[in-house]
Amino acid sequence: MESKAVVNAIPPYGYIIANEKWRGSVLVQGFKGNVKIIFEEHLGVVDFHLSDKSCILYVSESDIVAGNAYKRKIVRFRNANSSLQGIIVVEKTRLSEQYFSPLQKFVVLELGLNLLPVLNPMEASQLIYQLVHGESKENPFRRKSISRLLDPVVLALVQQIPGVGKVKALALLQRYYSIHQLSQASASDLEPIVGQATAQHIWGFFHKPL
DNA sequence: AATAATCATCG
DNA sequence: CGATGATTATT
Repeated sequence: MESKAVVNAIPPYGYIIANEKWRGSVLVQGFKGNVKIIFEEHLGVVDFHLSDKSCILYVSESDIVAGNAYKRKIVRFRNANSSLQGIIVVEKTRLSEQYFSPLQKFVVLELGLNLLPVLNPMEASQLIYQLVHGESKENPFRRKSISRLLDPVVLALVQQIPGVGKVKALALLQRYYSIHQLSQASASDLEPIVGQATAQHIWGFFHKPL
């Protein structure tokens, strides 16, 4: 909100509005190249705003390992930015690996946000930089660059559903561009794509209690 | 309903 | 990758 005036003053190429708390961090130092970085105090729970109208929440290794506090943060992040493309960047390391699946289910399935795993802040830096920089050059690439990065993750998750392997996962993603959309589909919607039995399995996966 | 083709899953 | 059991399509 307070950053609107700042945003409008920015040239038309890619920019990143970073939460003040990241100033001087390894992650921000990695934004080398043709990207404008602005530091903003009042970003709330958001860590980065990107010029393609997406915003990022960064979940570090220690955030995850510490416990479930990050869930509240993610929910606030989601509610505060429903009009923007919400992306959670999470450190998936040797230490945090075991917590990744629950987080993935929570973020992607329950909240409908995008999840990008990275190994460390440096990798996150490159990733975010590419999201912004790729978008600034030519618009048609923007969706692609995002979905290219997302596809492997989404695909892997869809294949966790019983009865869904490589072929059916791909077939599903032709019609449903995100897990969130897929989760909204009814069994009868799914049936022409994967058949009756698997359609039931998929619906059950999303709607049946744990 | 029976068979053939396709797919998921597991070692 | 190949075998096997399950699901889907074809007739």
